[in-house]
Amino acid sequence: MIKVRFAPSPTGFLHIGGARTALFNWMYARAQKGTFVLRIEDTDQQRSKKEFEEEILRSMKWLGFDWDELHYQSQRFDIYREHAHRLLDEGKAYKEGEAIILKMIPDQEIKIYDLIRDEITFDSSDLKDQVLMKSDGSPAYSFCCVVDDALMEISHVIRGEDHISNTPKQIMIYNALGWKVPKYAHLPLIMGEDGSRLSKRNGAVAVSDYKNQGFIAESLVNYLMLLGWSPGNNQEKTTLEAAVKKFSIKKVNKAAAIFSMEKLRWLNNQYFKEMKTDQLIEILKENLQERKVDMNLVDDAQFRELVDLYKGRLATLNDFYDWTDFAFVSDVKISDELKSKYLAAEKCEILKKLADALAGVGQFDASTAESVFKQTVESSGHTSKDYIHPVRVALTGKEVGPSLFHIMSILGKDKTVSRLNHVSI
RNA sequence: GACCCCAUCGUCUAGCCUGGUUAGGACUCUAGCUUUUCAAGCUAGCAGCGCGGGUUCAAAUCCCGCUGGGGUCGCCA
Repeated sequence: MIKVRFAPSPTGFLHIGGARTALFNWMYARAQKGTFVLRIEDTDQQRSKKEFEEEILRSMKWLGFDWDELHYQSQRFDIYREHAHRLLDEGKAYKEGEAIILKMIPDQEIKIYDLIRDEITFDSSDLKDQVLMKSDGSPAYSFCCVVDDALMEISHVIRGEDHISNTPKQIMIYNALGWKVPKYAHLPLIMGEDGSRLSKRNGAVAVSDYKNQGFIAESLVNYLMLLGWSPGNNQEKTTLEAAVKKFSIKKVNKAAAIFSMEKLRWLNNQYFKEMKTDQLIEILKENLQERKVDMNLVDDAQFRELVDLYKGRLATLNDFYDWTDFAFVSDVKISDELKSKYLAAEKCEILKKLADALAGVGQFDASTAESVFKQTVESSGHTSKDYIHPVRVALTGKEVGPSLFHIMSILGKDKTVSRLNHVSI
């Protein structure tokens, strides 16, 4: 029976490396029809915070990693104490003040069986005696880790590569307790863009940061699984369900991977493009609500048109409002820079003519807007090309964007006409 | 420094186990097409087996060394 665990410490938010460790544990459990345990390692009373714990659980749910069991180490202090005292009684550990410390036995060859790296060998002579219980009566990390993994019958310990050197110490603890050592899989680390350790300096680290930036869980999870693993067949975009079917821990890479925000953005955009408009509308509205955007000036039909028009260029959900903010307000703000670049007096005159012409139109849609635009501009002796940009700036406050005439249509006759009329400098 | 891990385009990777590929895909980048701009899309292109020794008819693939990168060395987890 396969049983794995993800064991975060609530001394900070769930970070991207932790999320990947959780993902591989979760995929392994689901692929093997095993059990996935979530264990909160809150032994450090000072640094552990309830808000971090809640955030970790929230992020786990958001990512779609459901767990079968949930444990808190803070509720298991009696168990750790009991086993530490047993080792004391057996003479395998000694006291130093109030602390209980395990004696290391020298000259032992310690072999770790790692699913990803095969055998790793250590010499116990290189190890220092290990603190089991600290002077303040709380258990030390390696000790509770071993006690819990053994008692919870964890079959495979899947964790980051940074734990490789903890493993021989923990094996000495297993041996002292007379317990069976689990199998291991040490995942390669995720590095920042500059090749150094992932930190706030070289990008977002918390899963919640990615959510706040407008990444969706599906693409973040998809991207994370690509770091150190491949679904095969040159496939990259995949679902968790499909990935689980193909997942093999032995196929996980050994080398550290650099996190590429650029590729994540690309993947996120792929998800938007293939998403049903209704679903995208729903999550975009949620996003706008979170950002406290007033949506009263845009009705459902307009919103849908905006989504269809802009979804191709969204790397994140947040991009949507950055592109379409002009539609949610009664008047656009146009920077002085764009005004002087596109809205000189003679341009504004034509824009006013265009406004008048558009005002007289009965059926206001993209194709009539386009023909009126061309007629007006060309009859004044100008080319369409010269006026596309000024009009776009007048209507949206931006110099780039999708089809101008569709924007007019979404904005509606009144707003289009009034914005063209009020651009005078 | 000691111990340990690792090494295919700039980046993520397939191939390595079970030697024989024009070393494949993706992101980025470049060019062209498309286009009212940008983005997207389509097409084409640039770019890689860290180095040195073996083993072998044949090495990205197996072995050794070197170099380079990373991790750990807390009564933090």
